[in-house]
Amino acid sequence: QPAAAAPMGYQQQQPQTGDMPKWMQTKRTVKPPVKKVSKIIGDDSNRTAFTTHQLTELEKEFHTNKYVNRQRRTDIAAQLKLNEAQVKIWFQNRRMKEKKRQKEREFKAKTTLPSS
Amino acid sequence: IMTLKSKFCDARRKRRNFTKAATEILNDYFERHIRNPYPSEESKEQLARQCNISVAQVSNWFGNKRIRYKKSAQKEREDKEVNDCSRRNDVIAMQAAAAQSMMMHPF
DNA sequence: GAGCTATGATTGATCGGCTA
DNA sequence: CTAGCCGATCAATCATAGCT
Repeated sequence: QPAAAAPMGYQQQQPQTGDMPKWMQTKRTVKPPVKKVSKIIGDDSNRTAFTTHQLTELEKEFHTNKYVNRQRRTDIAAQLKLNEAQVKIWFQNRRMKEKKRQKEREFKAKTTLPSS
Repeated sequence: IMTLKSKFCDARRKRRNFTKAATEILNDYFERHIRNPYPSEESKEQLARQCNISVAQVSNWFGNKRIRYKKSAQKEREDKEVNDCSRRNDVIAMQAAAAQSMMMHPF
């Protein structure tokens, strides 16, 4: 384990063209560089595809509480067979999603109405 | 495969391509800021108004653009690498042929 | 109308900054 | 100091648009 540098998921270097803007650099690798031929056995694909059931339950929980406390998170994770981190992130993303919708409405109202 | 998804989740995915004018505005901004194609929230709102699309759509556009532009550039580089390799191999093959020729016909 | 590429949208997960 | 949150972004993928 490269304990120190590289924030995990970051491409170590990009020995390519010198005048390439930083943003062109590969920022994240869905599968940490090391170990390349491990597909044959364990499909440790990073991005987990939640099942409809899991999403439905999470959505139900979200409707009840926008935030999850330690205990409930552990409970939900167990019920849906997900990591607590995944549950935490899901709620985080879900909140951002809702906020985005709300913000969208505000902007639309601000741009559409003042047409007089 | 698409059994459980589009059913109800994404009925909103009725995409409509942006107008030519809108795309031109976005591409223009992107090109003019190729060194750092990350418009501020304010710039996004301005672009959104100019293109008559939502801020979220502007964000989506830039997100997709950056990734695809980068991917395209990478592919171009590796293709070039393959071509160079092929060229080198051709040269090697030619040299080999020449050597062979020399072996067969010393003069 | 199939086949293919272009493109807008969605989303699990990551990054960096901030704070309780 | 640390874990959770926010805001922005990434990267892969979905589903459709549009051209051949």
